[in-house]
Amino acid sequence: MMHRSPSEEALYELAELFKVFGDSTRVRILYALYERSMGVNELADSLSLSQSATSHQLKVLRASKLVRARREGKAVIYSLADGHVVTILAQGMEHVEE
Amino acid sequence: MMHRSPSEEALYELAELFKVFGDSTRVRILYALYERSMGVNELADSLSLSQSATSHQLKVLRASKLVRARREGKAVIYSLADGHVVTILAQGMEHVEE
DNA sequence: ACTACATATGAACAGTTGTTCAAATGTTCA
DNA sequence: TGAACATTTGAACAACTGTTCATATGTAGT
Repeated sequence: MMHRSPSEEALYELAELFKVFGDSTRVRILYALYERSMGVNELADSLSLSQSATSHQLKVLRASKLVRARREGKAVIYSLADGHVVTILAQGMEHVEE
Repeated sequence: MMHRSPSEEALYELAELFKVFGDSTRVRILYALYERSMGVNELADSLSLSQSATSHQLKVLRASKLVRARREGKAVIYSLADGHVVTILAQGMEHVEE
C-alpha cells in the first residue's frame, strides 16, 4: 500500500505534487478536462477565467505532468495526462465529502 | 470513479484539502505518523523540527481531519485519522515515482 | 506580407503561508 | 500550591503564489 521509508527527496517531490492540486483554479481546470479535452480559450470561457491566468496554470499542470498538450491547427488542446490524476482527485473528494 | 459535476464549493474544499498535503513538513509528519503514533516532542525530535512549528502544523492537519489527537498523561499522542490519508499519499507517491 | 486568431510569457503587485520567538495553558507529582 | 514537563497559541516577518496587464510568439488563410 505505502512504502516504508521514502527518501526526504521523494517526500519533497510528493509535497510539490500536492501543491499543484492545492489551488481551486487548477482543480477546476482538471475537472473540466476530465469531462473533455479542450483548448485554452474554451477552457477559460467555460470557467470564467482570463486567458492569461488559464495559460499560466496550464503551464504549472504541464510541468507536473498532470495534463498533456497537443496542437490542432491554431488551437492547443489540453487533456488529462493519466489515470493517477483521476484517482487522486476522486480519493480527495471522498475525504471532503465525509 | 469520479463524480460528474461537483459543485464549485466541493471543488474549493478539495483544493483546500490538497493544500494541506502540499507542504513537505506536513507530508513528513504524516509519513512519520504512518509508521507509528507519537507525541509532539517525539515527532519534533525525529523530524528535526522545532516543537512550535510541529504543533502549528499538527493543528492544520487536525483541522482537515487528517490526524487525530488523544491525551495520554502529559503527552498528546497523534495518529493518522483514517485510510484515505494513506491512499492519497500512496497514489501521489506512485505519480512522482514515474 | 499582412491580418486575425490562439496561446505563451514576463513583470509587478496583493494576498497567503510557514517559521520563529515569546508567552500562555494544561498536566502530573511531590 | 509549586516546580517541571508537554503542548498550544499569538504576533511578526520573510518567502512564496496567483492574478492582471501588456507584450510576444505562433499559426492559418488571403
